[in-house]
Amino acid sequence: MASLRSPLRRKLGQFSDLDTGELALVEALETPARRVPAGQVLFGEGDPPPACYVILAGWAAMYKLLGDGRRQIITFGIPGDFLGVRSLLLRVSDHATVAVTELTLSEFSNKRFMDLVRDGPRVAAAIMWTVSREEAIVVEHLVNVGRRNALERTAHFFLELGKRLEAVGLGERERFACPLIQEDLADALGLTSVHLNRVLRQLRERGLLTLARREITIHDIDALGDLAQFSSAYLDQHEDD
Amino acid sequence: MASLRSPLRRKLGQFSDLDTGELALVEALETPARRVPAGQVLFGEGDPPPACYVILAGWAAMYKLLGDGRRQIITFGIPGDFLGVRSLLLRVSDHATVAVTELTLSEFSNKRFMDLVRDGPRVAAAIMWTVSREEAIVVEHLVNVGRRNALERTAHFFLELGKRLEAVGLGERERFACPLIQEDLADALGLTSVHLNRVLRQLRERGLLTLARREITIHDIDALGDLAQFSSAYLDQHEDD
DNA sequence: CGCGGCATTGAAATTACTCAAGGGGAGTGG
DNA sequence: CCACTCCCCTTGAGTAATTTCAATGCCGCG
Repeated sequence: MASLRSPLRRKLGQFSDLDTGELALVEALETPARRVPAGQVLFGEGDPPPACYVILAGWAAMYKLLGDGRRQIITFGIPGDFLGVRSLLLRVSDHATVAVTELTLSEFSNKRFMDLVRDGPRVAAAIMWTVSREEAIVVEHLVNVGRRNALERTAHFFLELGKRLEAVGLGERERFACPLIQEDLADALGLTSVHLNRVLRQLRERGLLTLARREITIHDIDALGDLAQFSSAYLDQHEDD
Repeated sequence: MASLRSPLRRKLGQFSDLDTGELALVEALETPARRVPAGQVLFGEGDPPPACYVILAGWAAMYKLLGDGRRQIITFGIPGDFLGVRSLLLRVSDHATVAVTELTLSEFSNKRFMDLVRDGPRVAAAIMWTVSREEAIVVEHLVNVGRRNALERTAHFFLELGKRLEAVGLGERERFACPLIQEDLADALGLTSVHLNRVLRQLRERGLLTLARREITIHDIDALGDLAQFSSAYLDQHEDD
């Protein structure tokens, strides 16, 4: 396996082994184009989608608001993830996106993608795969919110996050930095932040997981996986042909 | 606007006005290829996705199961909807699909789509748009389950369903056939069927909506819309260039 | 007529939310 | 270096929403 320093290259490499030339094509996609300060709304719901981006560094949150201010976070974007692909064909974006931390983005234009299909079809396929995987994450998130209770749901969330972060080289499954505040977590998990706080305490008291100083430590990953009925099938997709 | 009898042609026509030649291309996609009896599982979670389909007639449910039998329905497929597109690039399907009623499907192969891109690019674009819209429906569903209470959630669900069915000529927004049993509804809305039953009663007693003999009647669509904070923006996407 | 699948209802238990009041820590300005 | 603030986190007590368990009703169909 060739050098896979960047999150995106790591992630695509998980799908198929890319050769040096192909990795160079990916690297070309990672020209930084835009910096977004923490807290800034990249685009709002109903805005015309400005462009697609790849996250080079930082975390984003995709969300929708109800009229009375309730917020549901659809998914978080971490390095290596794409933003705005779902909205590409829509006239207006169906969701808003905000920078959770400072973001470094690279613009991923339509043309750039078409060139990629021509010059490196295997790379293009890997990218389409990773976008499909991001959709599968949203689907599992819906299952999580609809059918797991607060404890299971929170456990599942962090197990997924750990796997995703590990896959892009930003930590280990059992220990990783997490810049999200409890309100972000609550809005993602469909809970109030007060209740989320109590759930975190319970996870800690059971010796399963600790969130402290913006860092997650999973003490007993097997027990946590059992509790959450976590199966990483939707995250593990390898090209094995 | 040319004749738009079939659900799919109606729906695509909502995105852009297709000419006679283009409509013929769509019609060619609608060659019935497969019938699936009610209750049959088309493909399970983890199965290799067999193919993509368009629903010509009948209703489908896409769902995921937890190990202990809990089920979350991701979305329902109605005539004009596509099945299995999300799974196309994945090695294994991330969800299962079952026929709620008898289904008539048309297979929508990769090759068929590529031919379409060549022969009728506007039709292909319209199809890609409608697939994006189906994703936007899943996203709104997540918001619904995560941030609306049982009453609002149920109201929202039926308002969306009415709009979707009307768009494909299968009823009116305020009155349409709905073959789903209460357990299906509950599994979609993240509720128990017992509680869903009570919610339906409350909607009925408030004079908002009645479900009887597999038919939905909305008595006060404005009040229901207010209750649910329903905004159809994510369903109304027109090409106006 | 009886069976099976679905719908309905009651009562009790549990889960999650609301409201309200501190507590801690990191930065800022005196 | 010490207040002071602003966020964010934590906890308690009471309330509301939802689930669970259990029983019964309804209706179409063989």
